[in-house]
Amino acid sequence: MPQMNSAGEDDLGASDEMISFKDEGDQEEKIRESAFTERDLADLKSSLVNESEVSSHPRVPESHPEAMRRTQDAQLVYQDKLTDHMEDGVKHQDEGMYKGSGYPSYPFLMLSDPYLSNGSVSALSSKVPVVQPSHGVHPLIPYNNESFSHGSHSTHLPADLNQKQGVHRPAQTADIPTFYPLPSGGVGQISPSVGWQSQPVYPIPSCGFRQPYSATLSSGPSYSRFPHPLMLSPSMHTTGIPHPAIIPHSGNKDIDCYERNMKPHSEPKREREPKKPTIKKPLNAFMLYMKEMRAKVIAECTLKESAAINQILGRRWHALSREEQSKYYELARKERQLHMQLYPGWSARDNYGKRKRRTREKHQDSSSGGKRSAFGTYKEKDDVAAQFLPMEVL
DNA sequence: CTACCTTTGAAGATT
DNA sequence: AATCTTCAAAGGTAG
Repeated sequence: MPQMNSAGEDDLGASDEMISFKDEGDQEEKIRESAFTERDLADLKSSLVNESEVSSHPRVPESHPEAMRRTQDAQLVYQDKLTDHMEDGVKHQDEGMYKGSGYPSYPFLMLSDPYLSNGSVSALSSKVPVVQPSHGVHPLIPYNNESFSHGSHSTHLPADLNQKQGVHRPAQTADIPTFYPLPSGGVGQISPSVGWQSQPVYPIPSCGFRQPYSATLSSGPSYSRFPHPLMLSPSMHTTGIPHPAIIPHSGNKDIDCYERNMKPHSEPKREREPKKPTIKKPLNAFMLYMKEMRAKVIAECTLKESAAINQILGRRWHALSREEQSKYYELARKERQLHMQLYPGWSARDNYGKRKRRTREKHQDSSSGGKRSAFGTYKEKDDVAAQFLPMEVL
């Protein structure tokens, strides 16, 4: 179990996180209290790209008090975790701040309360097409309608979420193989629950269940790109439901998804291309956050452009309290853990080059100055945005 | 049709 | 060891 050891610190985004908190600095606390939407909207409307705090306000070094505070707090949060990561990375997840909030390991048993709580979805109800949190909602994330984007507490969910099942239990070989096309060698290590747990995490883009964004998406059971294996037709899981991280590789990432499995009726002409599937990277904390919050932001801002949404999300991310962020870091840690278990031999490098990246050039251009700036061709826009920034953002 | 944009974080690659 | 690069999501946009 590589990297389990360092997961604790690592999860808190030690390096980058600390840096990123810098730009927010003192205002963070204030910002956190207030609603972002108005300002976000205003910002975005004045300029699509006015969030360039990063570019115009280079990230402050880690000496910043806020960063230090976060780090220290984070350490507190994970202090007991750190003690036993070697043994069991998630053993204590139902403790401390995670108590109750639990990460419903979506699996068999926990097809997530989120869904069940709604009353309309049963974990074993195969009539539900595909029950997965829409974008937005990561099954591992405490499914709280109020979310915790604005400082609201969300840490208390039905106690039933105790997720011992989500814990890695190396010994079980069980039936995983029947559910996931797992790489040889890794199968035997994965417990069914683990497999399920990770399942929803890897969304299935545009698989036909997508629904328009709406504010309700985040509260109701969102059906869309996250098919829960259990929800699929009985025949499917036995044929080896691909892990959501596995994307058939044929060029179009959106179309390819798992539609062959999920939408047998559609795309009749599409030939089955026996190309080896792509196992995608596990989502990091911020990605998980984005998935959960995107729909909400879109609903609030009536924006759909992801680039703009992501800017807002990026700012909100910084404004999150440490506890709130910690949840996502923890989720991300679990994701990585699960991913490792499911795909022992997988490496991020495997996907290198799958995107044709011209961005590389841009990064090289901009990398000379700041840490990260992908504006590239949008430089003009960025410059314009810079005019709004000083007062708007700060 | 497809890369890009935009965000943060993780991890691989490079220096 | 430090720095750089790539890729995760996502949906509008531009070429």
